[in-house]
Amino acid sequence: MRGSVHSSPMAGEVRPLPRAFYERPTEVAAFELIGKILVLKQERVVLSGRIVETEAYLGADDPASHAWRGPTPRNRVMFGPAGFSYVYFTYGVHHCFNVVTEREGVPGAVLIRALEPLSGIGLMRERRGGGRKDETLTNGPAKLTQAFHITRAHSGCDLTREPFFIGEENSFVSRNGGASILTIRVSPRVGISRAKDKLFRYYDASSLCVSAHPKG
DNA sequence: CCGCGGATCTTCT
DNA sequence: GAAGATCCGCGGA
Repeated sequence: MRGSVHSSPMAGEVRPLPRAFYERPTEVAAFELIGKILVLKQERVVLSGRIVETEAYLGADDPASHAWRGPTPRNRVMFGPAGFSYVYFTYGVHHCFNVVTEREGVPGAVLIRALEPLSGIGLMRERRGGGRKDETLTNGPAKLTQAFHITRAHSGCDLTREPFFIGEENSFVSRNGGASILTIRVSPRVGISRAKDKLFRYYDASSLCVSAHPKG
């Protein structure tokens, strides 16, 4: 790892966020997830990355959301309790990973769009194809699922416990002497055809791992 | 740097 | 039957 990504704690120092963290308005959860750490422990390797970009997808009032027209076999987990994963397959090629929000019965999810790789980087590079820079391993919603091998088999997982969870750095471990500042910016969501005006995308303004901005 | 098209399959109309 | 919460490689400026 070079200076291109933050030095950071290993996954053993990361504790899962409680379910209450996700039982909030989806936009709030999306905002609050910036800077948290995604961890997936598999076959002797701990994959982890710092979340630097998210998008909120709501329910009946959000035509860009899978939950817009009500529950279907695919999206039903979005209507369930918060803190569970929702993974879907799209374009015949890609998987996208979300975290369910809101109380049970109210649909909502946060799309995890980009990470800064923290651990398991060698395995990520193998899976993404050699010769890539660290900052291009997980800087897109389908890139990070490829690096982590997240598929529909990972949909419906409880993300408040091992081995697949989102956590927070142990506060005893300080970054930059505890002086780091997080600036979160807001923008329209990427790659949608409806509700383009909603400012439901959140990202770390200083991260090199945010997915490519659309023109403008 | 920018724009374009192909890949490839699930889901819902 | 069409669109899709995407990515990559190619060709041109």
